[in-house]
Amino acid sequence: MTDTPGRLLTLLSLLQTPREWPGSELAERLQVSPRTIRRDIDRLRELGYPVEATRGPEGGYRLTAGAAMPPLLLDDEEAVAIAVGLRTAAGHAVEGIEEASVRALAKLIQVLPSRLRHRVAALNAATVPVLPGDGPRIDPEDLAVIAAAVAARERLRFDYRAGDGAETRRQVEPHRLVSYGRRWYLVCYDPDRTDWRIFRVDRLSHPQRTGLRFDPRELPAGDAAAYVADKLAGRTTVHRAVVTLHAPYERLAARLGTAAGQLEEIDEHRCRLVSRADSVEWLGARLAMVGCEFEVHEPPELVAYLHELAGRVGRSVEAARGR
Amino acid sequence: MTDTPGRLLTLLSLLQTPREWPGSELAERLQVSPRTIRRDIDRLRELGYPVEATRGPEGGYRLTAGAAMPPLLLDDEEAVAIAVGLRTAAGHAVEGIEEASVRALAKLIQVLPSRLRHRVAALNAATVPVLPGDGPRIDPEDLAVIAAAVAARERLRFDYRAGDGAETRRQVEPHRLVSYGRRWYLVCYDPDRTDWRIFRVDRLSHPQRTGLRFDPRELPAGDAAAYVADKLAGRTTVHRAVVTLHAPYERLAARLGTAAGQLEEIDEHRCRLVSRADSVEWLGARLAMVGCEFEVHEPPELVAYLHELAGRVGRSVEAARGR
DNA sequence: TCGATTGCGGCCAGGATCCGACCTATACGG
DNA sequence: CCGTATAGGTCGGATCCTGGCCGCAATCGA
Repeated sequence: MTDTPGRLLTLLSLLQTPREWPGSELAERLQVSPRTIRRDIDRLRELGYPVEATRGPEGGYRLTAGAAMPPLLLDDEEAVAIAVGLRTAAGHAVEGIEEASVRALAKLIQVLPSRLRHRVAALNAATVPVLPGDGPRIDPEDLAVIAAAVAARERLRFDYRAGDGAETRRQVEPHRLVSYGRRWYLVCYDPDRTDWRIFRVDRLSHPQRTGLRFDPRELPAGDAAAYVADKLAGRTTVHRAVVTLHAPYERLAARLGTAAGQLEEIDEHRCRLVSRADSVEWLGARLAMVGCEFEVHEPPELVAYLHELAGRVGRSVEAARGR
Repeated sequence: MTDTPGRLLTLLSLLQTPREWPGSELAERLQVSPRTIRRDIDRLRELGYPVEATRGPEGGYRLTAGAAMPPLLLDDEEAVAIAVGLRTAAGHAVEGIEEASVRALAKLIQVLPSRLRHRVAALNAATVPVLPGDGPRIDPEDLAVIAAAVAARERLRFDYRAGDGAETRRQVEPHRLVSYGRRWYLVCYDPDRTDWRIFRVDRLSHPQRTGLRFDPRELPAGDAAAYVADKLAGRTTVHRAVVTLHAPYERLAARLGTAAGQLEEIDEHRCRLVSRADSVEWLGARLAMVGCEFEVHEPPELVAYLHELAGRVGRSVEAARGR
């Protein structure tokens, strides 16, 4: 069996392990002569993979960071870990990379062996929703299907539940998937209505690729993200919370991160936080988690929610405290 | 330039795109004849990558799910998304895959171009801690460094802050990284003390690979995870919460997931939940998030914490409610 | 300072392999 | 029914790959 390309792939995967491989060990492992290993290393370098070598005893080869990403060779467990990690990130765990997460997830799912797919699904079922009151959940798997259809330029079929509750079945030309204000939107051209439409992904179910290719038309507005922002301006309710937190600035900055909102120092014991989100539950949970005394100034909905939360939590311990 | 193995790698990356590639297009792109493309596809199939083909017009090749993971070819943004996703997962977002996440992260970081590394760091700084009171945070990057040292069989140097506050500088032979009870532990042999030691990763700072290789010795206890569990038995305080939740079983099951603990139905309006965690803050936050009325029976620490929480949240809205 | 170990690259010869060209079969859509 | 796509066979010639040999350079430890 003299399978050169296969050997190169194996070599690449071995070198990806964070350790050094002496040429002799690689030769034995791949059942070829050390000379061939040297030649293979040369080949990899010519292909642009930065293989570094240290000479002398205890020396060896390893793959280092270069200009471009080498192909990642993963074992089963690592692939599952990445899939699960992406599924959480594709929600709104980290702002700014939602779209890339979904693309990567689509790529991964396409080639993920089915036995691993089951493990991913099982692990995901066991995952705790991080925040309450987050509105209808979307399945990251659905997002991946949509992203794949966008990339493949295939028509997409799905059921849509409009704002007034009417259910319709649609078949559209998906153009782009946009994450905006903690929600996902699909920008697409609807051939039945002969016009561009924006669908909320959380109101869409059973997306299916049809296999029907289409020639992508040009979006009138140029950029899809701007298009969504423009169309939705004023239609989404955003809650703006203004809070005084009784804790030093450094502690809060470390605690909240930069995504929480604008944090300003009032004096050495207090800070003012302005935070925006689309649900008061989310705002409330964040505040309750900070762990210091605080005062809420706005909005009234948040005050009402926190009042209710305090009552609920207070009642939960009354019996145990013997009152 | 007739570089067969390189062409195969390129082909693999092209086929990973979620779209179909007609043989003629591939031939033109790779500067070979269509016949060679067919042969290459054959080769890939022999290597175990399931290339599927649809015949007829609009047909083409694409890579589907098979028995093994093919090498993943990622663009910059996708690589960053995966790194960020893994960093969160390597915390304790999902139980059961922490170790695999760290391994995958170590592998990724090793080959991640430096310009992307900066983006990952920047995004991570903006990440919001998901849960409060989680004790000292661990930098997933540190975990990756440790995992790399374990895989490379290199000695590891770090500063350690013992339970009594004493700071020491250590150099050890890292053996394995174990995740146990929502904490990370490093099992290693300490040559200075000539004995096996377990270090808590959250108390360890500035881990550095030394480049000094060592021959791994055999752990007396066989399995590292069992060793940690054995040594730590009784030393970690585990809080066991018993709670009655006033909501139907189905709603709670969907809300809590399976990892929350044992959930039993009392009647159609109430359930009993037994949940374990190492911090009452964590338990308390989870309960407050459920969004229904509940009663806490045990433990007293949790009752005290929730009482404090209710007071804090209640006080935060007093001014706003004009009382 | 010296020796051992490891990577680096050139050379050569034999043999396996790859490529392109040509052909036919088959499946799918219009 | 035709055009286009994949699928696969065969063949000859060019190419490339492998393994063995060599001397050289770098590095580490004794």
